[in-house]
Amino acid sequence: MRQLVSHVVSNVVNGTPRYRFAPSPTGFFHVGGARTALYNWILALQTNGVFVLRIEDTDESRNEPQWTQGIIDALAWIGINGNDPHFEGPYFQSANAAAHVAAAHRLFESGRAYYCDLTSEQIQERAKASGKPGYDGFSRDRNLEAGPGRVLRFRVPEGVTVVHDEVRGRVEFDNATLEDFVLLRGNGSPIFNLANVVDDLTMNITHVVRAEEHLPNTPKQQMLWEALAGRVPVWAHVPVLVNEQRKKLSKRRDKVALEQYRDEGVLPEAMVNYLMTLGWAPPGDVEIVDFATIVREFKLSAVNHSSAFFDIKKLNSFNGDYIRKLSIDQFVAACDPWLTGVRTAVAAVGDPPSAPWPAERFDRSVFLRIAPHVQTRVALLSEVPAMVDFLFLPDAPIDSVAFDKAFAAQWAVPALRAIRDRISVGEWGSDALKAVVEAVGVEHGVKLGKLQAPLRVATTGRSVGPPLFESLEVLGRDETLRRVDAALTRAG
RNA sequence: GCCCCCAUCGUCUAGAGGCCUAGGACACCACCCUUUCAAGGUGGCGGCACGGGUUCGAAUCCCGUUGGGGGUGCCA
Repeated sequence: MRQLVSHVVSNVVNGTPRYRFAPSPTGFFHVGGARTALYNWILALQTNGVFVLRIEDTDESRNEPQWTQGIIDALAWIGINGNDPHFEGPYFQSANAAAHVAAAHRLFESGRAYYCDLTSEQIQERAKASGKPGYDGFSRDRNLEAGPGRVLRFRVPEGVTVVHDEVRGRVEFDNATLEDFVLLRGNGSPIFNLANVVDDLTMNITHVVRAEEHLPNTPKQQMLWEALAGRVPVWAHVPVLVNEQRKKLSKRRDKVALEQYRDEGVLPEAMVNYLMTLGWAPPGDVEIVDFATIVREFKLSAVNHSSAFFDIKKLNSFNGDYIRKLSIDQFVAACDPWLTGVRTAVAAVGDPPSAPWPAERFDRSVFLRIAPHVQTRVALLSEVPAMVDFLFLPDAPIDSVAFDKAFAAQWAVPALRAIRDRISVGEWGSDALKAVVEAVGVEHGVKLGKLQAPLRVATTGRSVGPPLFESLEVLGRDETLRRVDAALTRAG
């Protein structure tokens, strides 16, 4: 269901739309935050506007400075680069504290706000006694001056506050349901709603595009905009991302860290593309589209109204598609951190991925030969090492279950022995190897598909992997024979 | 409790009153291809939450119900 927004009040100052992304540095960078950032970034690119990054670091109890760098790195990873001319910031909310307080004082001077000396406990008691929840405006007309322990509250006027939202249309709030909210704490420090609005004003923000969870804050903020600046921004509240229980994605409960997906080998292009299909779809029957197409086609008014499940399976599928679209050189380069244990991408927060083999045994030219066969077999770059480890480990770790199964048949040992004898001489190459195994198969009455199993487990340790003969060609004759002999011994 | 938002296959979505016998993608199943596993190809399964209106005609507009979610802090 889509409601068309009847009209959009132009709020653009000096012709340049200014968007903003305002995360708080309280943990790893959230995929939901990434999507919100992307929306703002794309809109800024579309309109030749500005994307302002503001770190909302005023909750001292939860902030950790290291998360700020994490945010910047994560944004860079998804293509929101601090060096881009459309990017502005980062600004720190804490640096603007004086302005927040000054604005609050102006509100007090003009009579739009008043002080109150009630404690939280007293407010609760009054609410309980009256049967109405929340603050009842007890100090509205008591004309209290500022003082220790006294909070400054906004005097919410009578009437209704109408929010015009770019994705939702018109949303109406009865001011009677909005209590006189706090602007300044008892210790004089500003509260989020105030700081947020003052910062947006200071930074000349024209468009506030953020997650839906902020919609209930919006009437309060809009009143503040009106009281402080006489204008309101263009609002847009995009649906939240949820888990399979349909609950808002949470850092505690769900796998939401962008860094984690990056470390598993999700390509940033795939992540960006996938994130953008949550709540929106490119025109036509395709969803794998390049960023230029997204920038060209994205429209806030086309964003869905309902929350979207962040489906890792589909993300992986997108990633597989993106991996397969890479040229072989790009693929090899992308694999590098997982192969060498050396991080080459944007600064890491966690440990770099480590390869399962000793660094000195890794040979990029060997990997390059097998790479085309692994490229179609992985959805995540982190799956690559396990697929080629037999080439770089001194001995392939044998999967016993697979081994026993492969050698269970009567023909297994004699057939493998026959193969061993014939491949110890002659041409060494995948075609020749295949011809030998096929010939042995005919002699033993075993199809190639079955016959390759003992050979595969003997040489790679597993029953599945890249095409066998190509793998052996890369492994080399000496090593192949050595492993086959070891397996023959083991099989008794 | 109160306020707000939302409702198309299991999931993400297309859908702006007739193009809808509801389209695509992921997942799942089958088949084809095939040296395992993938990839690729073909096909299949599967949905307009419910009830009332409005209309010649409703997935689409209105109302209600139900269900989900978010918010309700001297957190952001």
